Order: sequence, then C-alpha cells, then structure tokens
Amino acid sequence: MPTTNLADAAIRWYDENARDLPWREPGTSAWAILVSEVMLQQTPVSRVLPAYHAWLSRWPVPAALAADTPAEAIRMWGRLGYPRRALRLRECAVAVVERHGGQVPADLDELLALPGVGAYTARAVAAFAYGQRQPVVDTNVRRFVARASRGAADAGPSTTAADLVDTEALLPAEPARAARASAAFMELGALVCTARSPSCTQCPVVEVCAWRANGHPPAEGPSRRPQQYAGTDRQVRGLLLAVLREAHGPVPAQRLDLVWADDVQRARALRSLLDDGLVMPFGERSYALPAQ
DNA sequence: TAACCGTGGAA
DNA sequence: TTTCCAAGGTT
Repeated sequence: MPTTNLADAAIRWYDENARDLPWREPGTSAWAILVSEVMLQQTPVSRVLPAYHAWLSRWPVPAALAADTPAEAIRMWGRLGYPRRALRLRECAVAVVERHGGQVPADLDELLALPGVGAYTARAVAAFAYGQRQPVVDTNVRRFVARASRGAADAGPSTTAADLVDTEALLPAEPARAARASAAFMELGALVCTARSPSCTQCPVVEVCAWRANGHPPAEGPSRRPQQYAGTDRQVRGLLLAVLREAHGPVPAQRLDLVWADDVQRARALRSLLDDGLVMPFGERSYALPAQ
C-alpha cells in the first residue's frame, strides 16, 4: 500500500536525518513545545533558537509568564516579527493558568480555544507534546503532500479541511508513530522537498512520489503575489514598536515622530498598535509598552 | 475569503 | 538589487 510506504520511508529518513532541535529533545515540556510552535509561526528556525532559550529560561512554566507584564513579553520577543504573537502567547499563558490549572491542555478543542493557537499549532502540541494521532499540517506538510500524494507542484491556496483529510490519510495507525510521521513530513518539506529547489535525488519517497510520476509538472494557476513590505503600515508599525521596545520607559510622541515622515501614515500605524494592545498611551503625549 | 500582521537571510 | 519565503492566526 503506497501510503504506508510513504510514512514508513519518511520515518526511516527522519531517524537518520532529523535536525537536532532543542524542542525535540525527550522530556521537553508541553509548554516549551507550545512556545516553540508559536515562535516558529512564519519565523525561521535559526532566528527562533536564541529566543526560545531566553524565553524558557525566564518563563519556564505558563504561570511565570502569566505573572509578568505584556511589556516584558514584547521586549523578550525582540525582532522575531509579528509581535502580536508575544501578546497572544502571554494571554495564552494566562488562559492556561485560569482554565487548566497551569498545565497546557492535551485536548484538541481546549488547545484550539487558546489565544494565538490555530489549527496547526493545536495539532502540533497534541502530537509532539502528547503523542496523539493528529494531522499536523503546516506549509511544509502541505507542499509535501501536494507533491508526493497529489502530484501537484505546490499546494495552492489553503483548504484546511481537505488538507487535514489528505494528511490524516497518510498517518500510521499507532499514535506515537503517527506523530513521528508528522515530524518526518515537516522535516522533509523543510530540508528536501523545499519550495524553490527540491532535492529529489535525496528524497526517501521519490519512488512513490506522484509529482515525480507525473514528470514534475509545473505549478498551475496564478501564483500568489508576494506580500509587500517597504512603505506599508507594517513597516511603520515595526519602526514604532522598535523604539518603544528598546526604550526603558515611556517615549514622548516627538521621538516617535522621527521614525516616519508621513504624518498620516505614522498616525494610522500608531493607532493600529494601540488597537492591538501592543502600545498604551502614557500621560499627555507619550506612549509605552503595556504594563498590564 | 482575502487581507493584514514583521523581520531577515538566501538566491 | 529585487524577489521570495520562513513550523500561521485572526478578522
């Protein structure tokens, strides 16, 4: 049966080739795995590594983070990007303390109900921290499944329900082995079945790969256009927050005015940071990271 | 559903 | 230099 071969081959490859990442060490807590998963949302492993160690050194359990301020979470987040994740991760810690006695829940629906935890992260924690049989579908797995199983060049627009069904069909029956298969699919997507130049000659499933069987057809349809950054509100938000992150206390509005010349856009960006709860007004004309 | 939300490194 | 993209989530 091809699907069984695919998972088995992936696991055998993973046993020999998996990167030695700290959140994969035996005995890693569910909290540490959750922290790693949130940090890894759209941020490369190499940049997550130091932040992961610093974060868990300071907040080794959810209750520790829940007791600290949002400002400190934002500061510790540093330049990982998408700083709303820092805010949500702290809110998540608060929820874990309030709803689950300080223990990261193992139940999928309880995980999904946590702030900043979506379809991918919830199943990643269920599988990697608790050994459950869950389809863990990230961008690597979507690409790997699209190629190896469906024979397409890429995964196309996200279709969460179908992605879950397609991936689940590839998982071995035994839960712990299914979790290992999920890790193997992710690692294959990250190291071998890459977006730009897949290394098919090094791929352990090349003989059962539908994309290869089809003769490596190119991607169909319009490629999603890359996200803009330069000149967008996101860039201005980043500049504003960087000033506040590096400041020790409240920052006068005059200092924020220096980061971007366009008054309208700068005001709009600041407004959105305030709306997000990443920044708070302080006094008459100053701003600070949220103290609570 | 599609747009929005940071940042940095590699090709 | 520009472009692409990296373990997504939320609205």
